[in-house]
Amino acid sequence: MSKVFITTSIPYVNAEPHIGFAMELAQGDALARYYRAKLGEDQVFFLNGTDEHGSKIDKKAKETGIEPQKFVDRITQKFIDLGKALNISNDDFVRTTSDRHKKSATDLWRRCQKDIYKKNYKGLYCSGCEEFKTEKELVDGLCPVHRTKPEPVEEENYFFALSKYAPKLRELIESDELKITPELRKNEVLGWLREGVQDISVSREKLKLSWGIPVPGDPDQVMYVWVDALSNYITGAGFPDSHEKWWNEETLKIHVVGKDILRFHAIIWPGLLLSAGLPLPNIIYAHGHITSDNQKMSKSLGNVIDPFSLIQKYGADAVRYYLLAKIPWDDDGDFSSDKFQAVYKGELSDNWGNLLNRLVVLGGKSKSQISDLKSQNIGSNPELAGFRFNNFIEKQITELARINREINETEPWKLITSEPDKAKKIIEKWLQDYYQISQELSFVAPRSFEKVEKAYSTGQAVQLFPRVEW
RNA sequence: CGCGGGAUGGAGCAGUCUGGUAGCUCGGGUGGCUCAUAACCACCAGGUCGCGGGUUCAAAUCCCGCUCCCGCACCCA
Repeated sequence: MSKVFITTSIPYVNAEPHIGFAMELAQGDALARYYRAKLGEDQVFFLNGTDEHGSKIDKKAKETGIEPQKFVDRITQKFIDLGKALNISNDDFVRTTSDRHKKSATDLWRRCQKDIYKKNYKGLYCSGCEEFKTEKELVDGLCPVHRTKPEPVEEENYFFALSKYAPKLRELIESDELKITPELRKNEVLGWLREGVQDISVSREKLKLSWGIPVPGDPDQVMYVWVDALSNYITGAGFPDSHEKWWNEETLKIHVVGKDILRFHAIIWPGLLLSAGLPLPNIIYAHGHITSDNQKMSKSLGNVIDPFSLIQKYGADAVRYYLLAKIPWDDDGDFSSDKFQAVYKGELSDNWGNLLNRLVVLGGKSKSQISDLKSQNIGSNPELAGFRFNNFIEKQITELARINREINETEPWKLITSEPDKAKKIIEKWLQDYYQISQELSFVAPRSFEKVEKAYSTGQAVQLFPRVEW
């Protein structure tokens, strides 16, 4: 494997960032940091971005009386801020309203032209919302907002011949050439493919969707979300002028997405790429969702978790750690204040943090050269490479517990006076092991690892995870 | 309807493929240690493994039936 290209999905900026997207960022970032450590800094590219077009945003902006661009600028800034607050090491950030992206999406459209045709689109249109509604959105056949019956409206749109690629996609996914993980999701996608794939509408009349990228050669039509948003991944790679460096057959290309948007990433996106004659991603990893106190997060329930306040109180590392360690990698997981605090105290403060001080002090007393005990070997890591973040962290925690147990059994504080040479040797081994473990955990909690490094350099104890009052 | 996933001590999970005295983390209790962020270590309590049948010397694990929960196309990480 030569290079690795990792993306998170691009969140729609009609609402502020929440904890679920923070998890996706943390996952992508842990992968990026791991592969950088293993393959070298310049061998890895980690991409983030935002999805900024669409009638929903246009409408919301109008309601608040500001220009759509100003509106998306404001929310996008919050996503950028979240990345910074979480200490995310992304190499680039693609906004779908940027010029380079418009160019990229337009070019992708052109490359897919042979599979794009005009057809009547029938949909249920609510004139109050000024947008098409899906059957699912309706409540008793009425628009939930306006309590009116949406009109069946027909308009001419462009369609993409997705159905044509269904057999090929099935083949690629079955063989793992396009790997969908976890297995459960792969089966789900294969199930969808078996049920049959329809051609998809990829444009809207400009009158109904003005906030978007114009269809090349047809000023009356605007691209619908598929081509517009999904193409951000190749925009980030440099499409259409210089993407070959990253978007090629040799690079391991990984999309980290939520299970809710797996369908688009596993079927529509590869379909577009096949049509355009571009390489396909290698792996699509779909994570689950986070519930808050075992309930779906919703504004009306008031149980939405704000990542910013959490980070402010406990630090980015603790939040990243919880999201990667305690939300199952392949399923939904729960967040609650109690659980978070238990993990913060039990695993971070009492184990990883406290053990550092135990060892640094013992190292000092045994006259060990602590700064020389930094082991440096990042090997292959099947857990991380396989997105099993929980297992990966659990392994490290088990190792920390092992050292704690050995310390109790060995009683080095007695050995230091009775058998100083033996004590020094044992303590140095622990210090080496501890450094190794911390280095592995640095992918999850980079700032804490920096503190460990500092403690080793100076020989001074440091509070990795200070007690927090709650 | 159908398809897929799940149901294991108070909580969260592993074990099910390849049957053989039910395991881990947290929480609770008792004791130990004193190097450390009142941290660490040991031990103990606690489970009819969703329900009912069947196969077997032996079933959480295999087979049949049932109950309940969750997800399934353009809203959502």
